Amino acid sequence: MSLSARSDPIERRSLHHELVERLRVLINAGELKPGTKIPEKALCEKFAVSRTPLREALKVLSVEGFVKLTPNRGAAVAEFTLQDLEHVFPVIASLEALSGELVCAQISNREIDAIGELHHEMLERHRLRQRPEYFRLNQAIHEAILDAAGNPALQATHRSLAGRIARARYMANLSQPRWDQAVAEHEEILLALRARDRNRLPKLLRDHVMTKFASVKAAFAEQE
Amino acid sequence: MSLSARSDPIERRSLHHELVERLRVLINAGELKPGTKIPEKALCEKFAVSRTPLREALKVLSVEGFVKLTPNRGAAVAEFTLQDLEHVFPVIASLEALSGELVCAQISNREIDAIGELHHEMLERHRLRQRPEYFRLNQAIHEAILDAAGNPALQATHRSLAGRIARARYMANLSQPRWDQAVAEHEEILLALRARDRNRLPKLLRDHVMTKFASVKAAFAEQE
DNA sequence: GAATAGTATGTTGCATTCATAATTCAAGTC
DNA sequence: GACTTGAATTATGAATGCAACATACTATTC
Repeated sequence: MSLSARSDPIERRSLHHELVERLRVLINAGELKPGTKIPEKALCEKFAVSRTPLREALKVLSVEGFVKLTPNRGAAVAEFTLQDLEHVFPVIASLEALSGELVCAQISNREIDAIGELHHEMLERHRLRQRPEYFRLNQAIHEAILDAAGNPALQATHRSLAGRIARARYMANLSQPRWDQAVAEHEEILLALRARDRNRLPKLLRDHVMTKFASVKAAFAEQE
Repeated sequence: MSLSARSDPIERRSLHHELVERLRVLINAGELKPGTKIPEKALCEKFAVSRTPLREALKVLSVEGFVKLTPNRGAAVAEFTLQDLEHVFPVIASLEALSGELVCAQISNREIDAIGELHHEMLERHRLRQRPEYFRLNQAIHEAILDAAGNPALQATHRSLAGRIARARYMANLSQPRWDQAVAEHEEILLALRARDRNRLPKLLRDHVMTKFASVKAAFAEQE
């Protein structure tokens, strides 16, 4: 057995880190609804940990924008308004535009092919009207483009903003025409990507995000 | 005395919040140098607090990218490489471009005048070769534009990224020709702002950031 | 003398405890 | 009966204590 080539290091997980991830999931899944108070004691019992790591996790989630901490009054799941979305989406759109620019400069054929495969599977899901699978693939495509842009700072920033509004994205129960439009946009995106068209791709990605925003906005307004 | 109109609420400061701010300053001022280990005990004594709030502060700073936490091995001031800067600057540039776009759509004459004043004072500082004052005003102008864009998400994202590389910005001990060029760019920016030229301003802001990056890069390379 | 095993020391992660601020609820007042 | 006031309860903020891990050092072996 080779001792010089070290195998994958054992991943160490601290409790607070684990808690951060679990709470993020709970919030995004809607299990913890926006605005609800988070009493520390309750969560401590739920996860069978003491308050110390839980409080550390809440501090982290606060920076990430998932919870809102009020001194001496504890934590609450962060709420977001339509206005918040109107602020966040254009930023995400700008970041995706940048990713489009960078991608054209350096994406490999192999990466394009991989995205192409995701794309075609997504088309199939659209044809079969399988929304959850479609969503998953849609997201995978956008992440793949971000990855191919090769800019970790961009990725991290995008991920952080996208994470915060993930809940809203799920509510967008898009209508058939909007869905069809989104798919059409993806077709164009893939064409521009294959052509490495650095004038067109950024604009397409940007517009695509704003289209998404439109459907989210509609769903959001409907909920009120 | 009016009781209905509440006066400014008393600002509550928790220890961890205070610590986050102080540590950020220490790191940005270079008092805690990149790569140095941060033993909890030492800082606890320095600030006369217990480890609990300090550890919470370190978690926050870790998310913000100022320190790097390694499980069971404690915290160290985050290092950044030239590559990191090459990733972060384009993102900041994109965000500033977006701010330029938004600003053109909604900035008031009053806000433009205020920025104009900052600009003229900055010119004076440039004429007198007063670098620290110039830097301060320069930053104030960019912040004022961000403010006028009226997008808190954009502001927060920009602030976070800018904060992380603040140390690098300070090292940019720009040469006279570069300095002159930066001032010239600011002149153009102000013109486009006054004209609310939404085609030109975003591009100018973006290029300006990238110019800044060039001088930072030069200073960075020199240090090695 | 170099390398390894074993030991001691220091640090970190988490649980617990103590102190303080917020909330609840009951008694009292108009 | 609505409003205020003050005590009791509860939750949060911070300090301390303990166990696990990492590092530094010493001793032992070859």
